Parts: sequence; C-alpha cells; structure tokens
Amino acid sequence: MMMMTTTRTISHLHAFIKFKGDSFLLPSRNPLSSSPLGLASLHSNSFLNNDRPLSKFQKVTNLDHAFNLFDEMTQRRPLPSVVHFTQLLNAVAKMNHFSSSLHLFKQMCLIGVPVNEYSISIAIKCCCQMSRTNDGFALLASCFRRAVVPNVFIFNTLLDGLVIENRIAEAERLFKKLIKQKICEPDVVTYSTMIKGLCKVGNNDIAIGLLRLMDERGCKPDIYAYNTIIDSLCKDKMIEDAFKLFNEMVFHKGIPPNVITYTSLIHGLCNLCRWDEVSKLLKEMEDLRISPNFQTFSILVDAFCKEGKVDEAETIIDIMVERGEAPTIVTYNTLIDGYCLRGEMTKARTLFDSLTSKGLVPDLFTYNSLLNGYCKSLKIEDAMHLFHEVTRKGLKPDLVTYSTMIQGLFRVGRCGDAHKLFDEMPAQGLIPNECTYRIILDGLCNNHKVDEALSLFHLVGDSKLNSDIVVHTILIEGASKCGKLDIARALFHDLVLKGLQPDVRTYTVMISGFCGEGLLEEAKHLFIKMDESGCPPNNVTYNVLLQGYLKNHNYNDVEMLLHEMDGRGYSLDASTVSMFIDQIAAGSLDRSMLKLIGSLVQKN
DNA sequence: GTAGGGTTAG
Repeated sequence: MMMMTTTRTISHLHAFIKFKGDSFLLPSRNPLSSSPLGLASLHSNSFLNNDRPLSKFQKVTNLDHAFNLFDEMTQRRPLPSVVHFTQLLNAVAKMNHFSSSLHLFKQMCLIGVPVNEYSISIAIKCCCQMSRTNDGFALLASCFRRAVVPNVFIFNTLLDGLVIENRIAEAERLFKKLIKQKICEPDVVTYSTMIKGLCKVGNNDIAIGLLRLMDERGCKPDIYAYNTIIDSLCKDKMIEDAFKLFNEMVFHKGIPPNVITYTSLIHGLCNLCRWDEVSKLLKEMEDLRISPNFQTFSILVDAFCKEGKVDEAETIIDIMVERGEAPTIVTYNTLIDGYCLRGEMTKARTLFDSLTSKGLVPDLFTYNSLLNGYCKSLKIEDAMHLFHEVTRKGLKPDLVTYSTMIQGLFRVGRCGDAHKLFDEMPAQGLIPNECTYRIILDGLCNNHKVDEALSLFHLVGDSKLNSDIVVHTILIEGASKCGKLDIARALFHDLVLKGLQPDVRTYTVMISGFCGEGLLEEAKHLFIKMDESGCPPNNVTYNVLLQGYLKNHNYNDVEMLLHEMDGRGYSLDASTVSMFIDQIAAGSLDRSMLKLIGSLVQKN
C-alpha cells in the first residue's frame, strides 16, 4: 500500500522530467524561446526591457570593494548625498555582513553625513539580524536626537528583531503600544511580523485572530501572512486547518498560492505519511506552473529516505541536478544515511566516493552515518579505517562518532578496543552522555561482563544515569540473562526508591527474567501489576510470557492469554509459534488451539 | 534616488 502511493508520487516526478520540451521544471537553455505561459508573460512585461544599468552600489559584490568605495566617498568634497551612502549600506547588509554595514553607518555619523530614516532603518535591521535588538532600540532613541521621526519601517524592523530573539511577549507589548498610543499605523508587514511571532510560540489561534483583525481594520492580509500561518499549522500537524486557510486564501481572497505555500503543505503531508495527497499537490503545482524549489525537493528526499525508499530519493536528486538546484552535502547525507540504515553499504560507499567529483566535501554527519552503517553490518574493519580518516581529513570526531564506534566494537566482541576508545574520549574534550553509557553498559552486558557494567554504573553514579530508565532496563536484562536474578530484582525494586517509572520494556525484561528461572507466579504477578499501573503489556510482553509458560509446561493460562492477544490485535512472533507447534506435535497441547494460533500468526 | 515581513534537510 505504502509502496504504491510512494511510487505514484515518484512516477509523478518522473513525468516531470520526461516532459522536457517546455516543462516548467526544465526550461530549455533559452527559456524565453519556448516559453510556457509563465515565462511568456515574463517576456512581455517590463522585466526584460528594464535594462537600466545597476547603480555602482548594487554592483558591490565583496566587502573590500565596499570599504574602498566608502573610503573614496568620504574623501570627496562636497560629500556624496546620504542616498548614495544608504545604497552602499544596504548592499553590504544584503551580503549578510551586518556588522560591517553597522560599522559603515557609524562612520557616516562620525564624518557628519546627515543620516535619515532610511539609513537608520538599515542600521537597526543589522542590529536585529545579529540578535542585538537592544542596540536597535538604542538607535531608535537616537532618532529623536537627530530629529528623525521613526516610521512604520523602523518599528517593523524592531518588531521583527524581538521575534527573531523569541521575545514574543515584548513584541506583543510593542505592537499594542504602537496602536494604542497611535505612534504609527500598523501596516500589512507589522501584522505579518506579529503573526510570525505568535506562530513561533505555537499560538496559531491568536495568529488567526490577528489575521481576522487586520482584515476588519482594512489591512488586507497577503500571501506572507497566510503562508506564515499555513506553515505553522503544518508544522504542528494541524493539516486540515492549514488546508482550510489555504482554501480561504485562494478561493475567497483570490490570492494565488506560491511555491512556499505548496512546500509548507507538502512538508506537513510528508510528516503524516499522506503520500497520495503529496502526489496530488505536486500535480496541482505542475498545473499551475509553480516550479518546486530546492526546499521542496529536499523535503521529498528526506521523506523518501525516512520511508526507506532510497532509490526514489536518488531520483529526486537526479531531478534536482538536472534542474540546476544543486544538492548540497546535507542532501547527500540524507541519502547516504538512508542506504546505511538499510545496510546497503556498497551503494552508500559508492555515493560517498562520488562526492568529491560533485565538488562536495563530506562532513562529520557523512562519516557518522557511514560508521553507523559499517558497524551495524559488522564490518568493523571498514568502520575503523573510516574512523581514522575522520581525523586525517581535519574533522573532529564527536560524541556520536565515538559512541557509534564503541557500539560497533562491542558488537563484534572487541571489548578491549571499545574500552580503549572510551578512555580516549576525555582527551578529545568529549564527556560521555547517557547515550554513550547506554551503549557501553549494553555492550558489557551482551559480552557477559555484567559485573563490569554494574561497577561502572555505580562508579559513574551521576544523577542523569540514575534517572535513566533505559540504563536500568539494560542492567536488569543483563543481570537476569546471566543468572543474577537477585541483582535484577534488586535493581527493579530500586526503581521505586529512585522515583523512576518502569516502562513496558522494563517490565517485559523483568518478566522474561522470572520466566527464565521458572518463577511463573512472579512473572504472572508482574504482568498483572503492569497493566494496573497504567502500563499495558505489548506484543513482546505477551510473547515473552507465553514462551515462559510453554517452556515450563504450564498450560493453565495459555488459552486465556491467546484470547487476550486476539482482543488487543496482537500477534505471535516466529519463535513463539514454533514452540507451540513443537508442543502440539509432542501431544502436550490440544490441537483445538491451532485455529486460534493460526489467527494470531503475523500476516506478513 | 535610498528601508521592513514568509519555506530551508542531520
């Protein structure tokens, strides 16, 4: 079912590339010669005829150039007008060199250029973009000294600064103050910025309220306002509400959706695995000649990889390359990780080796994925080799790198080498976290070194480890599997003292421990107790308990348990089924149970 | 002849 729907999505994308002639996805080299509707209209409007030369400020492409130009301007007498300085400030800010732009603004003030609301608003924007909104407010104060009346542009920039810094309550106060004290009339940008802030803290309802309010006040919401809320609803998995707003925008307000609207909706649908609708939206985009962009493709690559459909993801990347939407190392990392998780290490490796020819440099994420893949496939030598390559390439292994390697070494029984890596960590400035300890304790237990695991656990003894239910479950399982049931039981009882709530795995592991020692009464008691404690047994718990009963030839509760499983929609795993068949064949169990067992065998 | 708001993978 899933396969069919994802395939449909992908086949839809295939249709895009096959339709090369005048596809909106693949405009020919000269897009205007074979222009489909969208490009033709572009051709006819002023866009192309507008061949006014760019001002020299807009042509500034690097910082050196900007600073030289500024120096030259300051030498001229009379000084160039503030307009020209402002253009330069803006060019520098547009290159994301906010501190440089701010520096130039200060120089302007020093040499006596009469700065105005335009240049001040750029300076404030620079402060805000660097998360220094307070400095922006200081500049606002300086307006009064300079006899500049701050306008809605300046307040919008400051409002956005507060939103960037997550100071939403303050943003709301500023917003209300502007209106109440009639400091300036909020416009569509003011409302949209406030809406963005509200969405950022999850106040979708209030954001929608503000959307209604602006409309009532005669300030028509535009696509920015709608997209912001639609995206927020999609992120919060409220996809139906997002579509409601989408319909309102398109059909009632007559605002045509754009690539951002569709990308947000597609992202929301991908997160919910609603592939049919993703496919439908892609088709809709095609009909409207809205070209998917880098983000749209990235979301699809990510979704396919998470679904295990790595080949489909690779097709999307091919489309990206053809479209000139150059995939980055992050895109390929998603793909490599997808192959590694499926154990397709040859494909992962081939892709990794091809990165250089694509002009991309593998980063630590690339290496960590591959290390994980090799370790899971028990190819520890390949992993080791790659691990040494990390440092050679000038990258610094992190906690994930070390934890992955340690886990891999334990898996193949190389406890000494795992230990060596663990000891190396502090020198690398890495402090093991709970995840590292889970891996180490699990590794020790699985290699029959429960005593070591227990002493390490007590040695570390920090509060995080002591409040980690997973760590306790690992130790309980380790202890009971090597016959130290007393220790397992003690650890389990300690949970209450530590204020820890056992989860379904903890209970299951303990029940399994009791069953292993033939203590069926204790197992049954815990089985009932977990349900009463609000932690219902799962599929695994039932299978574990049934295996315990069968192994100990205690058949009293078996039929009842099978009926319960049936009622809960659970199924028997392969080893439980084979135990049943053996015991029925040996005549220990009644054949009449076969039908019930048959209905509990997993369908796939 | 200058300024403000939306999507962005691990």
